[in-house]
Amino acid sequence: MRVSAKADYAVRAAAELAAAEEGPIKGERLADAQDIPLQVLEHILLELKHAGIVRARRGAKGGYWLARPAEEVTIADVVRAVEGPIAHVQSAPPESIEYRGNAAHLQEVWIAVRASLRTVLEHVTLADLVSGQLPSEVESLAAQPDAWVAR
Amino acid sequence: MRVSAKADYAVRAAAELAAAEEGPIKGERLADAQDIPLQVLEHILLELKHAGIVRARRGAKGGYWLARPAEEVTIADVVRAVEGPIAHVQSAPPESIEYRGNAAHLQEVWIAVRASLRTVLEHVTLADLVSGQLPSEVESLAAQPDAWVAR
DNA sequence: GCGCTCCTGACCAAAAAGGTCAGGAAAGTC
DNA sequence: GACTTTCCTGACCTTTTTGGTCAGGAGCGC
Repeated sequence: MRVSAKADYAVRAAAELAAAEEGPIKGERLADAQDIPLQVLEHILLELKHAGIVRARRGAKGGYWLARPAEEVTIADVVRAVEGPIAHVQSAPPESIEYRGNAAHLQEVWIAVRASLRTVLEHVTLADLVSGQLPSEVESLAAQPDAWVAR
Repeated sequence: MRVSAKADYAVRAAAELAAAEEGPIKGERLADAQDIPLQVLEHILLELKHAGIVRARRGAKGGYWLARPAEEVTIADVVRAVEGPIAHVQSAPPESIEYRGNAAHLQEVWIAVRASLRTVLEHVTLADLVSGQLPSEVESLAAQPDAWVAR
């Protein structure tokens, strides 16, 4: 249940692209802005490109930009592009697992876990992230003082 | 963002203990009931014991049982015992991370992610799991047909 | 043609995941 | 007290993942 460096990097780079006023942004500038090793970032951007989230052009004046408007790209899109499906259990999607005995209802719990992750990740767009105007459900989750303490 | 085999095993074994009518249950019986490799399960039960979730006795008539009533042990307790903190980002708790530039608000998003996981994992007890009577918030997440389809 | 920037695969070390092996230590039974 | 049962623990193993580096090729613009 952890967020990998790769996913974190990918979202941060996407946020920078979402905020870009004009023209392609060089990988190096993204790496500097977010303190990400350039060569790592290049691999990530390549995956984002293969997933259809960003576009790129080489050469002078080249760089990366979002393939779609920032309002239409969610954090879930970005995370899935680099990490694969969200909330798999033992590398299988929760809807495909059958539990026995007294754990029979565990499937519903993992489904609920995935659904709750989705309510956050699929509802926050890159535009929301850049502006800081998160959707109200997400805002209210983050607003609870409890949410900020470790357990 | 995936659930490891270990966490899945731990919750399933805990569910079996929660359902036990009386006396200590042997590791072997738990392993059989949930189809878990015995030696793997023994390591997991040891961790659960160190976390104060189960107790154990050796010898004939020995076995494992819950240290507290099943109504007072949440799935979050069990998962944390074997996987460590929920929803860490790059191995650090989200409240300790500072983001720069256009990713500044990403911290709030990860906080919200953790909070949403907690609303599920900290509210479902082992007793709920065994009976199938999940808390209403969790039930309604799992009841959405959408929640059952992959993306 | 030349410099710039993306593109790609190979490679690497360290850690985690998932599991097995082997032996020791307590609790009960005869 | 010997013996059996069951938990306890560390060592070990293989495979995959993670996080990162290196080196060279391919397209774009001037």
